Parts: sequence; C-alpha cells; structure tokens
Amino acid sequence: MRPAGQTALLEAARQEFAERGFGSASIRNIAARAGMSLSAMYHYYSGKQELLHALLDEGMDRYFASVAAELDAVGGHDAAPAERLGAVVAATTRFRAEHAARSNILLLEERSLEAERLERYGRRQAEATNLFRDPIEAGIASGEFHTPYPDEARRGVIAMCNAVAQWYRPDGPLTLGSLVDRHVELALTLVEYRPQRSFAARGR
Amino acid sequence: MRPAGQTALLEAARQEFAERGFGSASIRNIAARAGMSLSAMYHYYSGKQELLHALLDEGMDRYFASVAAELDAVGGHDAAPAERLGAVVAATTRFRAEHAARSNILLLEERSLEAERLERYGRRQAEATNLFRDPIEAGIASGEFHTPYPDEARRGVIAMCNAVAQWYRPDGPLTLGSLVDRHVELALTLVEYRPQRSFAARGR
DNA sequence: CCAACCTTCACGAACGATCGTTAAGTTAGA
DNA sequence: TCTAACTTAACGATCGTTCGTGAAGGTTGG
Repeated sequence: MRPAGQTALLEAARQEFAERGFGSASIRNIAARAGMSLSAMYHYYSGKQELLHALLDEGMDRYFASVAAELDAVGGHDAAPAERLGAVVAATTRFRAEHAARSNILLLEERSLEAERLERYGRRQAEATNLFRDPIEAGIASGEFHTPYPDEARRGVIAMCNAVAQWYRPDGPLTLGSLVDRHVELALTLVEYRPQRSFAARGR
Repeated sequence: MRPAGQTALLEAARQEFAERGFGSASIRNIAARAGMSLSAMYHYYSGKQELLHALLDEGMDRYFASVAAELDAVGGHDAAPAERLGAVVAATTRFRAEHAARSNILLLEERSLEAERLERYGRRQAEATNLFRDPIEAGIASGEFHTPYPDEARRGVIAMCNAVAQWYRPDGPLTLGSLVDRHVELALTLVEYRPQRSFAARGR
C-alpha cells in the first residue's frame, strides 16, 4: 500500500500537469494541492522530473492492467483476432474516457521526459502499440481482415481511441458504453473485417 | 510582406514552442534563435502570449489555405462527397506531415491560450471540423456513405490525420504521396463509401 | 526499565537561477 | 526631425532545489 501522502501527491500532480502542462506546472502548487509543504514533497519524490516519471509509470501500469482485463474477458490470446482487437479498442476507449487527465499526460507530456527516462517510456509505448498490432496481423494472416494497409489502419485506430481523452465529456449526449461499442465497430470497419465462411451481414 | 525580423521571430518561436512546449519555452531563447535581442522581440510582439496567438493564427491561415486549394482542385463544393472528403483528408494529412512543428502547436498548445483568445481560436477550430463534417453528411444524405456513426467516424478520420504530425518522418520508409493516398482510402473505408449505380469494385 | 539512537515525515527559510516584462537610450534611414 | 529597429540594463516575481531543524515513533543496548 502506498502512503497516503504519496497518493495525494500523485493525484495533485496529475491535476496540475493536466491543466497547465509540465512546463507551466509549479511544484509549489502541487504540494499545496496535496495539502503539504513544498519540502515535504521532496521527501517522497526527488524533484519535478521524478514526479512526472512516477505519473507516467503509474498511468502505463493502469492502462496495461485495463487492457489485460478486457483481453482476459474474451479469452486471452486464444480468442479470434476480431475479438481481441475489439477488446483492446474497447479497453483503450474506456480508459481514455474514464481517466482523461491520466491519459492526456501519457499522450502529451512524453516530450518533457529527460533522455534517460524517455528511453524506458518509449519501450512501454512500443508494447502498447503491439497490443493493437498483434491482433491486426493475426486477422490479416487468418484472412478475416482485408485492409491493404495494416500499419496505417492500426495507427488510425489508435489515434481514434486516444483522441477520446481530448473531447469526450461524461455529461455529454453520448453514453460511454455506446461510444465504446461504436469504436469497436469502427475499428473493425477500418481493418475491413469480414467473418469467414458466411455471407450473412454482420449485426448492427 | 512581413518584415524579415518578424518572420524570423515566428519561425524561432515555432521551433521553441514545438520542442519544449509553451510553458517551458523561453522568450530569451526565441529572440536568440531569431538573431536579435530580447527587447527587439517586444518591438514586434507585445509578449509571449501574443507570440503564441500569432503562431496559431498563422498556422490556421495556412491550413485553411491548403484545404481550400485541394478542394478547388477537385471542383469545390460541386464535387461529389467522396471527392470532397478525399480532398480534405489529403490536404490535412499532407499539412500535418509537411508542417509538423506548426501542426503540433496548433494541436497541443490550445490550452496555453488565454481565455479571450481561446474563444476566437475555438471558432476557427469549429470551422476546421466542418471541413470534414460537411462532405460526410452530404455523403450520408446522398446514400454513398453508409456508416451508422457519422460523428464518431468523422472524429476518427480527423484523429488519424492529426496524428501524422506526431509520428511521420519524411526520411522514413513511407513516401508522403503514398501516405496521403492510403489515408484517403482509409477515410472512405471508415465512412463506408460505396459508389452508387455500379457493382464494380473501387480501384486499388 | 530506560535512555540513546535511528528513521520517517514534516516544516520554514533561503539559495541562485531564470522567468516575463519594462524603461531608457542609440542607431539608421526617409 | 520623425520613426522604425534595436540596444543594454534592470525590475520584481517565481522557479526548482537545498539546508537545517525538529516532532513522533519504533528499535536497540545496557
């Protein structure tokens, strides 16, 4: 279990970074939001950079956990490519919507990382990309996905999911459940998913 | 014609903002990059905020000009919806790739704008969204686009195009021309474009 | 049992550096 | 002589970081 002070600090830093961006964020404000003095913050984190690093790490952990849970729910690596891609798209869309601040930091503040820490983060980002790449390539190989451009389709799907963090508002007209369903459908449309051995139209 | 000093300043500010973000950018660095003193900068722009504002305005002007030119090339508002959407996607993809720094500032630094200037920028952003919305709705109305989710498809197409500014490198394996073509195809796939009165397959 | 000690957690004060901005003055061309 | 273009110098504020201090609480040695 993480100490309460540390959790409060991460939450405060998340808000501050999400609102103003890393460069404009003040660690004095972060400490104040967390209800402690500036120096107390240095007891938990050795500086502004490490605060960002911890935030990105924690965000990545949560994201991978979300996707893994959704993947397990459809049967893990043994599921059909369309099921797996759908699970990844659903988990990603939901994560971007439910953790907008977290996601925006993950997506926008990469450039604020120092060189050494950026290297590690880049590796995790590549893993995240593979979450989409694997089922798409499997679908191409099995003949269920017909897109001639798997790489660009993958990037398109990822971009569509990621953008959710920037525009979706829970109090808007669109239910999160509906959005997730639509994104799954759109992703399957983009990779030109057509079930084999059947001429029946896919359900709407 | 803009004074040379002003142009150099905008270029320097663009680089600095793109590399470090607005918050971390230093106007001293910007002035130095432009080859002038800090105070000389104040002769042209009244401060950091106005520098960002000018940059966003100039970027938007260029973007709209690019799209307008591409739209004109296919026949303007009289062209078929698929042609129009293709033109907008092509122009946007090309713009994001050829003006990556410009685009990233347009896409990421909105939050650094003060309230008053943000209002004006929001209006221009809405106009940009309409560039995609109009042909998509026209395609739905004419029966050539069959997507059940025009709004989410539109957001997906826009996100796909915008993401180009973050990943595309001109020295990479993919030609810009190829990327543009593929994005146009993917966009038409996403809105489920099927030409009317013909069973012939669309060209690949 | 108790005194000495260490670690954890927190504080206020101050460091030097850099920030955005302004003032006052100089130069060069119309 | 007027003005645009540009200079150096300095302003106060805020930045991230460091230092020294000390209260609280558990552990250890005699």
